[in-house]
Amino acid sequence: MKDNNEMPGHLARRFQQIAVAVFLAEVEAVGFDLTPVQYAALAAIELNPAIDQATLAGLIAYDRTTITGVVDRLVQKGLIARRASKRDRRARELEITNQGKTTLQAITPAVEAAQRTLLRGLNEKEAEQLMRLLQKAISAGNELSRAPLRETAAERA
Amino acid sequence: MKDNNEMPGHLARRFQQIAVAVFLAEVEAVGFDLTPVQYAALAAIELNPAIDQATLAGLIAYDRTTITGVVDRLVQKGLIARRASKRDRRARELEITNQGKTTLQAITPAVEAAQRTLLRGLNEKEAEQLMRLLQKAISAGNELSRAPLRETAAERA
DNA sequence: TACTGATGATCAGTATGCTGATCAATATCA
DNA sequence: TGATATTGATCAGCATACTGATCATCAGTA
Repeated sequence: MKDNNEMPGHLARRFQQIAVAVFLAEVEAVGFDLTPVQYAALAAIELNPAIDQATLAGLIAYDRTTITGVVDRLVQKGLIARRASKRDRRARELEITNQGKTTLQAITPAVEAAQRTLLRGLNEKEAEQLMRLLQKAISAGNELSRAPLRETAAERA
Repeated sequence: MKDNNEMPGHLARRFQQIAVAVFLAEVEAVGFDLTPVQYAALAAIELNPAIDQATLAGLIAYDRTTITGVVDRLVQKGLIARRASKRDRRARELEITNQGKTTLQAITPAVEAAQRTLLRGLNEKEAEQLMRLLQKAISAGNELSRAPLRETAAERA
């Protein structure tokens, strides 16, 4: 069997493992308690007012069943509000609260620091190259996971 | 806020998400039911007979509390055996079973196919480069997660 | 309009992965 | 030796992710 370091799947797992640890450490250091997943959802909701959960899931490539719990916790923390849609009674519209906006602003520097820390072993050029290659591989594999990235209705227009 | 595609943490999550989906699909296609995590543990146990759980965890960078459940499931599937160590009565020694060896051999082609599928968007040179950059970033961040990669006693000698 | 299929949300169940705790056993050092 | 610290394994609790199911609602069509 090959060395683990020759297995892209293993590297993917390790990189993600470190990414989460770094994110949580940086965010906790500025006094907040938000996971990477919760942060991504919160940021997406701010940029897309009244978004429904299914669209949100496609926007950040989450599984639709995972979104339910994530939204639950964001609501519970008072960072977003969930209300029934009038257009479609199946859907729930999500809206960021003032506290959510404040939180987002406050942790943005920590989030950016986390991204730098994650790539601290690479120089500028290497970091740029890694991002490009990851984007390319992810783009080619997008449809292989149950939670592919989807365009918003606005982007399709 | 930056586009998600400019956030290495987001890319890490997506890449890992696709890696797991591809692995499970390829392995299931040849009639087996084994997760990436279970596979890595099983392969490491075969290469390191009588390894204890803590060393195993360090070898493949798993959290020690996660290992307990993974080992449970491998034992339950009959792929490994767990017995008390005589040298250290706290430790459990792990050994692959014949069925475990057979399973490993049988799924190895599928595992290798999964690695290729994961990188199908990249050419040979790009794939090699991505692996190298990931290794470098991971190496620099190794100590930042709770479950860093550790040398085995044999490697330290 | 009635039927059929698709969609939004949720649920139960399972598997990682983590935090922090506990317990037994071992190692270390005053 | 005896006190202390460390280590191996496990546990409870929480948060992602997934599979597959259900339920309500909506959309398209015969």
